[in-house]
Amino acid sequence: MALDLLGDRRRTHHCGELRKAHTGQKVFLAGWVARRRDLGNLIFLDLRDHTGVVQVVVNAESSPEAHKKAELVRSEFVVGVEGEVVLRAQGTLNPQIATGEVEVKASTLLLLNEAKTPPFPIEDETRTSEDTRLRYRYLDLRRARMQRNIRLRHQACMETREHMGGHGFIEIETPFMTRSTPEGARDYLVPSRVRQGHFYALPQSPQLFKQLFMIAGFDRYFQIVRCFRDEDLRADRQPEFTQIDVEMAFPTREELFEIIEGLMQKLLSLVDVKVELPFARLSYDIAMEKYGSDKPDLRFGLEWKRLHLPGGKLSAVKGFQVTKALRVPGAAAQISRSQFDRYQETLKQMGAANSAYLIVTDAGIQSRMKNALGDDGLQAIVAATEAQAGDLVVLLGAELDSVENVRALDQASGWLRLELANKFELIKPGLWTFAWIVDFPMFDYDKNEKRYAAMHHPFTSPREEDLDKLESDPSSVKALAYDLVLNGSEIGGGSIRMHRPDIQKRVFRVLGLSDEKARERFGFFVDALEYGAPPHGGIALGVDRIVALLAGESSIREVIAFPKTASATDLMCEAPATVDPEQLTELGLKIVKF
RNA sequence: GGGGACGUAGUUCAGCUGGUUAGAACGCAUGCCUGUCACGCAUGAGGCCGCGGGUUCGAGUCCCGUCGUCCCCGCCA
Repeated sequence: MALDLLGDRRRTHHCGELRKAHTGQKVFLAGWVARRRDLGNLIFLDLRDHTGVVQVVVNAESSPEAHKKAELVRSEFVVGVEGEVVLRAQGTLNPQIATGEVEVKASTLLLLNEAKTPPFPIEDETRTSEDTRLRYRYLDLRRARMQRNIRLRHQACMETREHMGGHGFIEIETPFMTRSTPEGARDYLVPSRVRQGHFYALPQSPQLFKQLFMIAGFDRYFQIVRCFRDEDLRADRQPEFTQIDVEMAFPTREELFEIIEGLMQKLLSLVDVKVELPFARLSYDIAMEKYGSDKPDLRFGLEWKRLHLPGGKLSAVKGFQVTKALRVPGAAAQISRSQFDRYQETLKQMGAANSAYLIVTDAGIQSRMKNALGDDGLQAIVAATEAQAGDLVVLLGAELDSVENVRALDQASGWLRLELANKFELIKPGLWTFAWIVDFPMFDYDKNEKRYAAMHHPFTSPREEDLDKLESDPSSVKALAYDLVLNGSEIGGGSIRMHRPDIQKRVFRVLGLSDEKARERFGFFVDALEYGAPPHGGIALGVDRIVALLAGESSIREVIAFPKTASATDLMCEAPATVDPEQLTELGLKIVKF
């Protein structure tokens, strides 16, 4: 097929911007053919670019050459159109598209490129499976919805740079080729050619570098930066993801919160949402108890309550030594035995020792617990949860009042809370509910490795008042760490750091990092702390998650141009892939097959 | 690492209790058509039923394995 050259023609307009006011203007448009409607001597082309679609008319009588070419055109051909914007005749308007009052009467048609039939239609509403979309991501990205998502992401980044810059933060790049650190996620490794047997690691976050900026006197730093973690994926987790990384010297937690709240307010305004400041604050302990989650969705009620029945009545029942109760208003008629049995299965897997429910009716209380607890026992539960007729009350229990059991119980309760909220459609659209979760525990006991691990990361400062319990009772030490939660999604987390080397060393010791090991891994950093580290702290915000929420997408893959699948592969370029043996030899590597 | 769902035409799907030539819609190709906009009408092409093995006279359908996609748990400081 003979193709035309663009030459020195410039686009005068974008397709989606033409309106009645442009009538009579000579224009030159270029884009992709979304559709061709061939009526014989009259051919309509829907011409599309990222701004939208406009109808082009090609008439065999008035422009025979253009018409000849239009007969050859197919979907997704790239064409240029020279013509005049004309008002559509009465009765031929198309109110469904923004440009529907006008059309472009083509005088010249340029065939700039042909295109194979795409594997799926380039339409906003796609029913195409995700793997097909990912294999042809460049076509998927041509769809209006993906254009909108990726452009929204760009706006969010622009807004962030403006906001942070306005508060005196400067963007500084940090290395991608760095060293592996103990603790935390599995590292992606990069073998060194010039030092065989040695490896770089891709950063899980620029944590240490940003702290070094504070020591270096760069007061306020931020960076929109890629991070890498070699862990299993989820709808909201990719092996490489983007953070707004922030650190400031001489911080108060409140000052940092204000800066970030202001940023979130601006980001939400990109989708015309107004948010009220300041955000709610909630301690970790209360979040776990009431919502069973450290990222509670506060768009709806449903709060769990610890339940103690007089006389230890409940704790006499197997699996209810510790009990939480949840009242679901008006749900009595909507729960079924079989439905609850299904919940029970998962709850058991998550570590809840027992679960039950009761429904309150005008005629009385119904529950399989009636025999075990008696009427007065059930009454006591109803009284404690303030349940009314028509309400459902769910009970969840653990066997022993141990930290581990209660945590499993909390986790199960959090899962069930979300299940019930979904089932009873308690989450009203249009709500944007933020919360800061504060006072996280400093350490988490890892029962497999029989040691404490940093819950946030090993550079987080303990609360000053807990310092003397660091060695004697690590579990009770709270950290100056915080998470930012939006609609049940963790969208950020950070902490005030340790700036004193003596405390940092003590924390390393609690984590089971010997002085030698700590020196080996973090020597440069511990050294740096000794040269006048200012008090400092910061936060990292998840760009992918935030933009996904703004875009109303349930997977972050929808806001990442080239995401990976759940097994961390790229279906388009087929990474990861094998490499030439010579490449391995250069690196001093040998593949051991299992 | 564990659990669940799915895999049939280019795409989205149907295909019953195993039984003759595997269907539909959209898309695609060819022809006709001057006011369509999901154009219409006519004709037509298009299938390794993910892959491998097994059971059976016979497998898209049953069994085992494997690969891939998605979701959840573990994991993700």
